[in-house]
Amino acid sequence: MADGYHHGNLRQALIDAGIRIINDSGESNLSLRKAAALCEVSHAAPYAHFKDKEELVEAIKESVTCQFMEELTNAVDSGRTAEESLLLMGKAYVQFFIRKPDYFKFLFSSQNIIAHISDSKDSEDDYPPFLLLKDIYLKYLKEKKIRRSTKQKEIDIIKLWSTVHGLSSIACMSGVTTSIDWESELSKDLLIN
Amino acid sequence: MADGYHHGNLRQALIDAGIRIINDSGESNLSLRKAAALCEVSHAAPYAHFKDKEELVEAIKESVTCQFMEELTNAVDSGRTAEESLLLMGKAYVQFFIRKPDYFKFLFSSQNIIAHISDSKDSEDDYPPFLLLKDIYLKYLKEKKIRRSTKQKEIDIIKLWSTVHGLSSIACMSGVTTSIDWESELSKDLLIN
DNA sequence: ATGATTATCTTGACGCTGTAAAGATAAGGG
DNA sequence: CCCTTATCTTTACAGCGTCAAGATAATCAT
Repeated sequence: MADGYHHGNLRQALIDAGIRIINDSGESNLSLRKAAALCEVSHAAPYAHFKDKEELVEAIKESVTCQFMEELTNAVDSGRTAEESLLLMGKAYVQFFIRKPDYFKFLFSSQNIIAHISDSKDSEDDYPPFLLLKDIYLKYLKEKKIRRSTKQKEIDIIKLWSTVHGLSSIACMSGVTTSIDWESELSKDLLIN
Repeated sequence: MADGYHHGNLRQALIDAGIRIINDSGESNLSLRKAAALCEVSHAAPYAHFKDKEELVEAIKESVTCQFMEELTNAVDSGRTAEESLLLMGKAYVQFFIRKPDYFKFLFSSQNIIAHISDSKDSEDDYPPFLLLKDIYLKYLKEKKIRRSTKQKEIDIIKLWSTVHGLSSIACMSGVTTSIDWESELSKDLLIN
């Protein structure tokens, strides 16, 4: 297995090339052949590592989702209370996509948000950022000694996530513009009222 | 201009064909050539009406957005109070995309949500469903005699829209699943708490 | 070490795509 | 009735995803 077949590690190189292409010129310009060319490899070489273009795209999404999760967990970890962590995560969520608007369309415009990355225990719905939000929200409830029914908790979480995600959606899609400075406004009332 | 050039009304026929293709086999299967073929016309004929594939796609989005707006305004009009209209519009919004999940990805996965359909007065941000929501929410505030600062109103509207839109997002993207029956739950606390 | 097996990559080909250029046809205006 | 312009066809080209056949290099069994 080692390291240093013909290329070294073409699989990862293709993923990185794909990410570069998307950042440089958008997802519409991503092609197997261009990614292969960036790796200085023939146009059919990717088929040794991905059965499909979709499989490469999925791998890229997984990689981007990892970056995303890293920023989110960093935000959560830097909060001193659960409440603060919740707000910081919300900000980090929106900021990530404000900084990289292309990623929003790229990550959420196809079927599989799911990235079976998490070594999750059961058959939970397993989109990692969603799980993280769930986790920190439950801690928040505990911290504030708030009691809620299971169903009500689920609704609250959905509502939370919808707000943050919908906000990112607005921020990313030019066409719906507002004069609001999200970063400073988010904390006030948007998340927890 | 009349009616009955070579084809009759190829422009609209291409839009309809495009919609059919998307509903039958998803956006990824939409091509100028297939749309042309459905209209029994040569593969380059569309270029008399659209300079681009993108221009056709944009026209299709405009058409779908019209359907969408029709359902939304129907919902709004069937409410006897502004509060009821608000809830009905939220339901209609989510239901539209639950019924046609392909439309969600199609409408919101690219740059231009905007569909300069509305003969709007000024340089308002003009995504029609957003404007409709704004409108009905302001009526709701008036109805309930609630006073809010301009900025607070804007935040409230964004929050409202984010909730409804983010909810649709969850409902459409398989991968994040919940056991909640949205139709019955939406009214309880999700929108107005 | 050797020979077989497997993973990786190249080359060539196929049909589909978007799009441009050149020409045909038909509608409408002077 | 000619001229202009809108509409459509034909032909052509490069880029795409994918497949099949082969080459090459790593790995494994013996």
